[in-house]
Amino acid sequence: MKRPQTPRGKTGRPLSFDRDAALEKAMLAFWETGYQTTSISDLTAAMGITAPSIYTAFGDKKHLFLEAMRRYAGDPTALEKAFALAPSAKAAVAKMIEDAATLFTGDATPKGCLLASAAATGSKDAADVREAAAQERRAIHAIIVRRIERDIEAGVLPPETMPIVLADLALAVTQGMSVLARDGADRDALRAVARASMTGWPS
Amino acid sequence: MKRPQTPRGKTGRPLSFDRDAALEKAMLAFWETGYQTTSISDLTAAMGITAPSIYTAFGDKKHLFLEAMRRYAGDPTALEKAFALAPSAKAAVAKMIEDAATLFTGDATPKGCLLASAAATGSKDAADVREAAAQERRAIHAIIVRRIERDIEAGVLPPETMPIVLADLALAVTQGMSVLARDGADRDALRAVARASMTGWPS
DNA sequence: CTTATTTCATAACAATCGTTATGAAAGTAT
DNA sequence: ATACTTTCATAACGATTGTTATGAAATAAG
Repeated sequence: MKRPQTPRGKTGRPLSFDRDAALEKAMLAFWETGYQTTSISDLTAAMGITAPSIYTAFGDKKHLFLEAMRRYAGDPTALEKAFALAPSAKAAVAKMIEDAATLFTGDATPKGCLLASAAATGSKDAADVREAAAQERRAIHAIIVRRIERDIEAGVLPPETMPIVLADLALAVTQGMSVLARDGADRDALRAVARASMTGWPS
Repeated sequence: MKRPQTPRGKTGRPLSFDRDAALEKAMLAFWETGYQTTSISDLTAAMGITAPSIYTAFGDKKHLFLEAMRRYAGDPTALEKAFALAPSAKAAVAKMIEDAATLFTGDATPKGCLLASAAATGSKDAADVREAAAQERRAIHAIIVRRIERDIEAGVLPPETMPIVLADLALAVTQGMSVLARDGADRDALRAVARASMTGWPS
């Protein structure tokens, strides 16, 4: 009886590298140079392992990127929880955008947002990768919308508040800050943009 | 006596294709799939000419992209003039962002902004292409800043107005709308974002 | 120890990348 | 007409792309 599914660790030669550390290096490489424009050769250099090791550990390049992107985006329930615990929708969104401003200008990481940069364009066969990035954004969008609706129902925000528009604006500012960061804008400049983008909210 | 410089049209076999039309097709292709991820093979298909024709007419791929990008961005003095003639800095920026919302959701063109999408990432040897896109953005930024400063000096805007922050915000919203458009947002959604992004301005 | 299983390093795969020789074809200039 | 210049289509260039065949090496199970 052969086992078609991989036991992955039960038996056989063990992995000679730290899978999690290698994934982080791959994430940084994709973050820096994008999905399609980061070659397997670039990845082997960044991750410190050979090409066959990448394929046995992560599948193909597409799966490696998707896993790296999920690692970048983090646990979606964490953002949901942060929004739930925030004192208001406005405070939650303000913190999200200011955190993005900090993240996009880190010294130890590439500038900008991996979601915004790495899959901005690409050929036909990268369409599902772009769709996956869009899906991450839609998840964030939905969390923002729900939090705003909660504040409207609670009377914290006026009933004429438009949740979808404000969520769109928050997302646009965030992804736009990624472009500014890539162009060389520093952290203070991005934080100022983040604060300025919130002045339109009802208090 | 040999002429090292090309007379380009004085003599020899004439071009068999419309150079301007071919450039527009190239621009649309780069707009859709980006600089590095649009291959010469893609371009020959889109432009309807062979690879050697591309190289004799436009130089290499990099020069073709730069020319296509300049064609997309349009005459920089035109934006300068539009801002000078606008009734106010706020009106000028509002129109610029709403025009972008319209451009990014055209039916006959790819979604989003060529400047934002086509050179978001890329390998080392595409750094000058990214820098050229950044330069276009800096030019727009400078125009916005100068127009705001004019309104401050004229007393139209309060003296505490921060021109650079407002210009950064306008640029961030614009480039961010490109991401929304790529994700499938329609024209009305983008226009709503454009209007919402202006509510923070002093009236 | 033997067998089974998995990863290892090396090397190669076909396909595509951007770019360019090559010589015929199509024009202008003398 | 002859000479000159430039573009044409075809075909190929070396390099790199993502991916995998190969067999040795390393571990666990029997």
